[in-house]
Amino acid sequence: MRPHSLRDLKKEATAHALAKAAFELALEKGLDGFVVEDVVQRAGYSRRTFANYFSCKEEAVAMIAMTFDGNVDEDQELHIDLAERLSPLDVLHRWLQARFTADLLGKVRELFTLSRRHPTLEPFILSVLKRLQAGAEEELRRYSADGRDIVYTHLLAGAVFGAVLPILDGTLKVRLPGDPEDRAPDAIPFEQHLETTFGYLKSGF
Amino acid sequence: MRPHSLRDLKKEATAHALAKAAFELALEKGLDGFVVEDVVQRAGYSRRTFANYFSCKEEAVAMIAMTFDGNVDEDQELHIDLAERLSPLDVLHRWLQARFTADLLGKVRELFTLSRRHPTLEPFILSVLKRLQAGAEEELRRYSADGRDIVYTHLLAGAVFGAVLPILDGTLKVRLPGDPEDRAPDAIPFEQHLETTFGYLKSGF
DNA sequence: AGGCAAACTTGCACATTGGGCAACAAGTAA
DNA sequence: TTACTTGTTGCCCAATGTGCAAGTTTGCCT
Repeated sequence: MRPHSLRDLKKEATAHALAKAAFELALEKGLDGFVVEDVVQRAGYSRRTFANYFSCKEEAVAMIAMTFDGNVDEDQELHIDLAERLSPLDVLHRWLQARFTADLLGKVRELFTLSRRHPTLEPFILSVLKRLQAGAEEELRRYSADGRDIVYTHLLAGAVFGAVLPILDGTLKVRLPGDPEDRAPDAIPFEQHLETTFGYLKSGF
Repeated sequence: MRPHSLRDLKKEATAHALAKAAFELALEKGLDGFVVEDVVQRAGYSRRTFANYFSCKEEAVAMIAMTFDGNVDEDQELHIDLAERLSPLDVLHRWLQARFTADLLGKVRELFTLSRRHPTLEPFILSVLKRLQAGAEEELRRYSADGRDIVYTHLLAGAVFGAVLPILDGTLKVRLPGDPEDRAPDAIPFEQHLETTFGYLKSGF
């Protein structure tokens, strides 16, 4: 998607490097166990550059959920056959299936765990989720017949991604020592959770 | 809701006073036209106390959407007749109707406008929305027959509140000078937007 | 009522942070 | 190549976040 000039690639690379370093440090030392200086040293950039990309540690840490692991430049296209004439709902379903790989789910689990101890992280996690939603919407518009009904698409994406957080809660069941045991059933696989959720969305709650 | 001891009331009052001062200053001078010191001077507290309640200006500004105007202590109860046996969906519908008064919508409009110029505000707006969602869920559980199916409630609330943001977009149509004109229809009243949205949620997208 | 315990507020100190500015370097287009 | 745009960095300083300890208010129990 998007321009993807060499310049943009390098920008993505630096952002990814910084986010990765921040995320790793957060896992190793905890959110307040390191400072921005540590991040930029690990990533090989200056403190000033960090500020050009992120407004604070938290934002960088959360951003890890938006970046891909290995080859950064590999386009994560959906590759849906237009002839299938999928409904917008099904497109989003596939989009979520494709994006939320085991790798991403792992990262999200770490993020959620961190977020429990450090509530300041939560707003930025939500913000990242919203960016994912925006990306999905953009892609969805590419598969929809015509550009009309942007409002419907927008609404649909909102409802779907609003459900993603509860789905992740149910999938990951992040728990800290000292948390109360609940009587709810155990963690449910993401795929299965998606199934039932899209069932509700398709035929009504 | 909740304890509401005298202590809690005072805490809410200080939080509200600080948030209000921050919000007003943001409207008057823009998000970066004032500092925390200005906020606490207006509200009559110390800088240290501000830090006890909020982690940054942005958080305080966004928080205004959670507080009520006049009488802070007036409980914003829903007052739903249990005999009505409303579906969870309808309870949330009423909850949104009751909470999103013209006053709140006005505040939200200002917040969205600020957020356009200062993206750092966005994560905290999302965070506030999630708090509202948590409150609604809590209240919903009070009206639901039994405590089971917490997962369903959680999922439902997620989908509903996920749709709230697009609804607000459609309702408020926040625009800055220099924004591109779009060909989408004009702003739609909140009530009406809710109607159609809950229609989708009830009978499927 | 009296008094103890819990917890909110504040000042202080200090490391950390954000961001304007200007110089330099790297990518882009002609 | 040359000119232009844009990312990176250092410098600098106002602003911020937070632990700690003292002072004050609230809650609760006898």
